[in-house]
Amino acid sequence: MEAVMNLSRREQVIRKAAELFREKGYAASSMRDLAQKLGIEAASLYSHIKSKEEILRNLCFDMAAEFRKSLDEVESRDVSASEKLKMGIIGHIQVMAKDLTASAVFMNEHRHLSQPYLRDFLLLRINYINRFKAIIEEGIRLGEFKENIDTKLSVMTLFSSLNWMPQWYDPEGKIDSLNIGQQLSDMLVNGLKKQKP
Amino acid sequence: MEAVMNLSRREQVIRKAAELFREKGYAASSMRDLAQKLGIEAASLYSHIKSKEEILRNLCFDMAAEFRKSLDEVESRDVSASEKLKMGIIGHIQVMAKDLTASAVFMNEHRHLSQPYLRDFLLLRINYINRFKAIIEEGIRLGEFKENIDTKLSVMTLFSSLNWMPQWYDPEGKIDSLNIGQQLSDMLVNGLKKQKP
DNA sequence: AAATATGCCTAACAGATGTTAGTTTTAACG
DNA sequence: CGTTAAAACTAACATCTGTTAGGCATATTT
Repeated sequence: MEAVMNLSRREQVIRKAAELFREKGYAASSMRDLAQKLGIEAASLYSHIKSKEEILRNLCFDMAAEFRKSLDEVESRDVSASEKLKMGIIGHIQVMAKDLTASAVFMNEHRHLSQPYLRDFLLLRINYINRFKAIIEEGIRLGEFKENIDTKLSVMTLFSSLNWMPQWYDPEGKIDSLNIGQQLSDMLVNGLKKQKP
Repeated sequence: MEAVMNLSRREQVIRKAAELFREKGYAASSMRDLAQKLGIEAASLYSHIKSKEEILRNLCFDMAAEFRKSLDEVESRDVSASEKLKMGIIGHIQVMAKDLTASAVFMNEHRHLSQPYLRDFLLLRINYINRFKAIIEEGIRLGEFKENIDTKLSVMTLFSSLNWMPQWYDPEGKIDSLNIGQQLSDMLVNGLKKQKP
């Protein structure tokens, strides 16, 4: 029974850490801050985690895996480029909405990873972005999108919009995450899409 | 002559600090790091600045003033909403492009300001955002933009796109900042704009 | 030449940082 | 009840943190 219970408490620690990292940033969050949030002493944290950075690694790479999984599923579908893009966007937002706190950490704090983890993380990230870029390029090739758009700019704009959502989105508000995904993709896709003659 | 020379060396310090804050983040940047970048001792920095946070304040509020100035000029023009939005976007990007380093710090590190500066900063920011929101709402009222768009979502998407530019934009690359502004506003505005019947 | 101001130095401070070692309490199971 | 494992504790470490105090050298101004 050790592993199960261990995980449970360990994950409690990691979740609280995510909240803290989100609020104050990784570097400005001390292990004593985290311990206090959990009502224990700083040294006690090390029964559950190996180091401060291990927590960050967990948060970043777990989120990365979720994003990848979501896009895997979208890519397997046999639909138009704009449909794929829309599904990719909605999937991305759904993954974020499932854990806004971890998403914010994933986005803002990953740079505090040390090597070689940082390198690995950035490779995963560029790969993910490139898969979105490929969808846009496919859309251009098939005449679905305007042919004079800068794909790098487009995909970066897309990711900027997506990644800042955790900063302003209020899950208690009147607009739900699926709705956001739909509106956002509509806004972007219709900006990219060729006007029907 | 004191003030002029003082400013010159002082600004040298602030600029190097901006580079450091951008690379490592404010909290992870030590005064000894900064001193080393300048080839002096940490204590020597205090001949030029009062505190670490004073540097951050300078960077954040100077950028805020630049953004405000740019939008002031746009608002005074008597043009359509989409034209105003376009000019606002281009202006914002031009201000960022003038100092990408300070822009990145402005965006990512402002949260490390202490009170009451943080409060002041956030007020400036929300005010700036609301002025953009007002332009979009004007566009809706005058029938220029779709009437069923969520203005909060739109304006947040806009700012996300704008604010992440310093993260990926390469000033040495083939696409210049004015071009980015034009393409970006085209992409967004044509996504917002009502299709002509 | 004297006076002044600028920029940098060394030395030191008080407190915070991540982490370790070893021990004790708490709870579950046979 | 005794055993075992989990989770917490106290004490301490070495290092790093922002910052102050006071002094010295260089260059500019009077």
